Amino acid sequence: MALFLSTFVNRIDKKGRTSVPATFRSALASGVFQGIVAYRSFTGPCIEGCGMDFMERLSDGAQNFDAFSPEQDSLASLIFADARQLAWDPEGRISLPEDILAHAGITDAVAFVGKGQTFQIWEPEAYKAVEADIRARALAQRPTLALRPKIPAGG
Amino acid sequence: MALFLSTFVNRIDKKGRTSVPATFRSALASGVFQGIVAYRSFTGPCIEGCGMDFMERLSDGAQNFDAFSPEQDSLASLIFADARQLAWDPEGRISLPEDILAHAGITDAVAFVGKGQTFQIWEPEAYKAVEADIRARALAQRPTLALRPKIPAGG
DNA sequence: TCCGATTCCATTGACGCCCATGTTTTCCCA
DNA sequence: TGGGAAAACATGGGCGTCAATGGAATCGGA
Repeated sequence: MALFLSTFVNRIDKKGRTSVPATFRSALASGVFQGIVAYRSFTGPCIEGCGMDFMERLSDGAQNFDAFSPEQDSLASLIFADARQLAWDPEGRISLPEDILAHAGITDAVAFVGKGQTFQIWEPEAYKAVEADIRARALAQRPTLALRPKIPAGG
Repeated sequence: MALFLSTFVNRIDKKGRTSVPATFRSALASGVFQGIVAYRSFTGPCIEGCGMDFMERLSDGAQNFDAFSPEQDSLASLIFADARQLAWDPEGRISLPEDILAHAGITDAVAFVGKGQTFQIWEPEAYKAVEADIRARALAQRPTLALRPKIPAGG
């Protein structure tokens, strides 16, 4: 499966449209639904984004998601209730709904943040702050952390 | 899996391009994505580099609660968010983004430093300094190292 | 008919592709 | 073993394509 990597900052035009990064689009190209699925994050002022296939796996319960511990399984139902299918136009743009924008504090620009199997949508400045925080913490914990995560099933 | 070995110093041209060492390219040739994945190191002024397969395994590992502590999990997220897919052109060159270069203090030349399963990208002079430092430290610890049991496959 | 949503078209700048060149390494043969 | 040919690699520059973006045009529902 294709991964969502890197962070892209795109603008929102007067009509509320923003381009989904081309690499994200190609990562989602395999699905039938040409667009993204978005729902408000439970953990912060941001939007969770993924492909339809990810939602299907969430429905199956076949996968463990790093965002949820097993006992928080009921959160999945909240996700389904809050999730929207946002199809992109021929130019690869989507229109983010009003309440979505409000939840993330987004006004005129958005940051698409790759998370591997999923991605997040942030207000660019807000993400910059969170990122700096995590980075600082990583630096502080350097002695106790393995710098590079161990590879499971090393080949 | 092929390993990244040795250190190569290449130049950066006016368009910001630099050749990925041929041996590194052949080590990455097996993947579908013809290029490297790069992200800023948490611990020093250098760039971490790897192949897409490495990121996929990181993604698999990030989904296992057992494999990763919360700290490591947020680190993995940071890696995904900061990672860039840098495909090389027909001549085997990549263009390193501006902030990547700034993080490592790279201006007109880069050092590709093999690290086994991954590699690093340094400003050549900066790497020379840290290498000398590490080497000096190893020399200082020689008496201690000599007491360690002999390694069968040693030279 | 009016308003919103979607589609189409145009612009611009970055990026990828192509061709060319010099240098180094490898290979072949005397 | 030494020299020359040939391939591989690093490097430089021109050019076309595509992605992001803005705005006009069109479609559909109220």
